[in-house]
Amino acid sequence: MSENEGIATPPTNITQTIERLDQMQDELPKRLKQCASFTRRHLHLVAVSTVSDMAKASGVAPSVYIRFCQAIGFSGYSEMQGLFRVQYTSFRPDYEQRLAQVRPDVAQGSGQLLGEFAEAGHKSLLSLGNSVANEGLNSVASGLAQARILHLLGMRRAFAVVSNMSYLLGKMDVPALLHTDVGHLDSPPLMTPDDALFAVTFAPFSEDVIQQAREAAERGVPVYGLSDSEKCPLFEFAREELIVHEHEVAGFRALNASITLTTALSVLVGSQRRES
Amino acid sequence: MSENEGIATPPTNITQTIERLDQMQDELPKRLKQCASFTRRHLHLVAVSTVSDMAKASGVAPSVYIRFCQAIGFSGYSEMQGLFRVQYTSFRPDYEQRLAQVRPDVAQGSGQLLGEFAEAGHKSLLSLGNSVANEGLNSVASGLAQARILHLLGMRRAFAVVSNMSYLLGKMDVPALLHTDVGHLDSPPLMTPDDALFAVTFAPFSEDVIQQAREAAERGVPVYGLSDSEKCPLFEFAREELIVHEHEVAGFRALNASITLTTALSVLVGSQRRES
DNA sequence: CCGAAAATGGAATGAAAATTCCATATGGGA
DNA sequence: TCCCATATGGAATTTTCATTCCATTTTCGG
Repeated sequence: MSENEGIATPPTNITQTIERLDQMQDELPKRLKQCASFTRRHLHLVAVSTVSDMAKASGVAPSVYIRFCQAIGFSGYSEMQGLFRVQYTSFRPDYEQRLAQVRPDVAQGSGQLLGEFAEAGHKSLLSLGNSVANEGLNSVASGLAQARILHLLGMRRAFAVVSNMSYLLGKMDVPALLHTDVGHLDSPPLMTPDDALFAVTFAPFSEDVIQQAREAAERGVPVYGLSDSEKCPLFEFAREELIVHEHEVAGFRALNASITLTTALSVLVGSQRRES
Repeated sequence: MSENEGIATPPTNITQTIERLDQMQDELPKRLKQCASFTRRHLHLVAVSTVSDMAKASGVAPSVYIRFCQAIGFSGYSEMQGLFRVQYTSFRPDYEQRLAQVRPDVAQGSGQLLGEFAEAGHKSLLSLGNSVANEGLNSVASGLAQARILHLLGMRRAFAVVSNMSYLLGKMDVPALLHTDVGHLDSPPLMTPDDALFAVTFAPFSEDVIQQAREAAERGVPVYGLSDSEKCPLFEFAREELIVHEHEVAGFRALNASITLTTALSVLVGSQRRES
């Protein structure tokens, strides 16, 4: 028995975990600080790695990494890993119970709801780090950077995404055209094979967007896509496609992963163009 | 040479795995087909689940699930899981070395840049939870919910924010009007004191937005604001104002906190209106 | 309806991982 | 400089997991 200086209560969600990580950063001994630092920047690895993996990557011994988990407030690595795995496994009986605690759902308190969306945002950003799609980010960026004019297409929920891109690209002097009104797009001279089209659509997919993109592709315009599902029809004709997954709260999704990905993409396009 | 009914070579990537799954679907015995069917629909679970998890979820015994993995061509579950984990990690032993270098510099590698934005996103969401402004979220929501028509105003970086709100509110049958073109706004009959204006502007503040909002306020229209600074001129005449802080990467800001806050706000407005 | 071949599930085994323990190293204060 | 408290890493232990084995059941051809 002794003074457990550590906090007794384990974090119950990702948000709390990150907070505690940041907050303890300063008061930890050297090796544990290494763990905190690495983990903070590679949260998405926890769900799919073993202690020795994380320890090695942090540059410490496995036992040290476990001590780190305990310093954070968990009973050990397994408990911490469990927290990060829940987001992938919400349907399983064992996990459903935990999930129920984390998510006393629906729009009651406002702070409550905001917290839920923030948590969902964290998760979305985590799976963004995990996504296979990211590997293609560079090649999509160079594809878009070569375009004479970059056409942006997206409706409903996706419209915010492309309008944000439009703003960023404009700020970096990349010639980009945001197609706000479907219909005036298909005037033939507007898009040429020298251009590129970046189309965004989430399930259930917008017929208009698909249609416009398909016609562009048939006309020889390189089409790149962003979606939240592999079943997206854009896949049929797009050069490359990025995929993001947004977690939802009470049936609503924010745009954290999408906006973050496309912001990074826009900056990449901007910097690649500047180099040439 | 010999007659192993199973295919000798294991799939080397996810695509191959899926193909083989689909292709074998018909020629498998009942229980194994169950495994194939469930796994096909929940591929993402493999990386973070144990055999017994997958077996239970598929409705079979663990040993059966392993036999299923072998039928696909893997040596066992571990090998199959390894394939799925690699997709998530891109995990290299020499990680911590790179890490030290990468941290300070900016827009070089693409995955790195995305990681930086994800990191900034986490921070933004954290400060969102901490911010004082959020306490006012409920009262802003009820203010907006009482409006006959909810006018949305935002330009540049803020435009994506209000257009997202416009979509969400529309989806919930809240009468909202997105002002895309400044200038046609100030036709007097368009906004009345029965309405409300939600204006978004980030530093450096858009003159147009401030001006429009001020005129609306002088005409008796309740104005609510969202900004990233307390120095925002909207403060001078807005009923209430929300504040978010977005972390930046290489001079660029994503919209994680803003989008998350306004998404929550929109849902609140929608649910409050439904109650009356 | 019978028998052989295949399929299935539970128990036994072996491997790997998480966690604890302990001897050694390190750093800060007297 | 010495001493004590704390930190650290490797070895030992325990737990969990993957895999194999085998008895039982099911299926299908005759």
